[in-house]
Amino acid sequence: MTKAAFSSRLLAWFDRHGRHDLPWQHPREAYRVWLSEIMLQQTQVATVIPFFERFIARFPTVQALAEAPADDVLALWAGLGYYARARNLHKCAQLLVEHYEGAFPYDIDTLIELPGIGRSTAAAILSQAYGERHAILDGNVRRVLSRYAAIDGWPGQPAVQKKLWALSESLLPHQRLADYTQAIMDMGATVCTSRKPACGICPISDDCSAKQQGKVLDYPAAKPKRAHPLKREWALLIENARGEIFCERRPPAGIWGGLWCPPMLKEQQDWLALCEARYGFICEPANPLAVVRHSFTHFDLEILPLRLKLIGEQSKNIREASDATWVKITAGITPAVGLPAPIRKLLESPNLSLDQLQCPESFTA
DNA sequence: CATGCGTGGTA
DNA sequence: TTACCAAGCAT
Repeated sequence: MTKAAFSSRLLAWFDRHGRHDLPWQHPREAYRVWLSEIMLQQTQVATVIPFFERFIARFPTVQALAEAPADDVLALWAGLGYYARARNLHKCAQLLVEHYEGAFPYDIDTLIELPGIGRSTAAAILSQAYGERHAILDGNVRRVLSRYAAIDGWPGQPAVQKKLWALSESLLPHQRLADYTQAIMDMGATVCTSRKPACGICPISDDCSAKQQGKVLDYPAAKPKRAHPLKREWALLIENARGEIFCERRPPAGIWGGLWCPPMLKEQQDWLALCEARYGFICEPANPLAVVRHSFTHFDLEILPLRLKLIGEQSKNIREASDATWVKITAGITPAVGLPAPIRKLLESPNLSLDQLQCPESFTA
């Protein structure tokens, strides 16, 4: 198959079977494309859509986003994960307003300089928003091309990555770049899927090397396995008379950077004494909640929730600094500050039945 | 350049 | 239940 045939078959397939109703396609303008591309990094379309809709409604323009408080941005991002994306997005919006009058530079090397925008995202923005001729290499394209050309080796390896980029560049058409970029991603996402590829309806299966060898599922090569450590932390859920939970802002780097969280402690200790020493809170233990297990990409976290109630009316004297606040969860309502997904679930749990379970072990220190 | 960084779905 | 997978980038 010629290179021209590759793209024309993909485009013909896209016209009939591609996705044409994604929220960022109407209108397909740079701000919306950029926002969608950042949200879609390591994240699937179905997950992104509701976040995208809420985000666009709250921040309709680059200017609106640039002017927003960082906490508002993170609050709307909460639950989507990889929070550095939100911090970079916000920073990027401010740089665009400051240096580019709120528009996106056309030059790909300039675009890549901006925070959160790498080679693939820059190419996606330029091709989708402006029809510029740039190749992308996301997970879908990686899968399609590694099968198409039977490229061995894990795509995380630089040498493999290099081959895939070269192939992606070489297959670019000269027309309909926005549609082509969407087409190859759609084909990867809906036909050339990871576990159940539908080769029978694939527009390029005739010339797919992996298919010819009967080894479609062998490509792309799997990532080398690594150990998956288990960490355990105690979450201090300090509740005041209004049923609110004490939360602090997490440091910008590391897991859940910039989000808000109840105090998390790695060691078992005298929680009541700690509360008084660190925060000036006089507490008593309340019924504990069930242990929560949360799985990250590179480790598992076991959260041991420890409920403490403030005694009497201390709310007036309570520290209310810029890095500490009280959070009340109301079902279905986005909290004002960003909470990590498992913490939000924890605070949403119908938690107050006293006979729920026994976990006195947590209090024995 | 190898590693850190989330979460929800699926088998 | 566990394991794996899914629209990358920053450092």
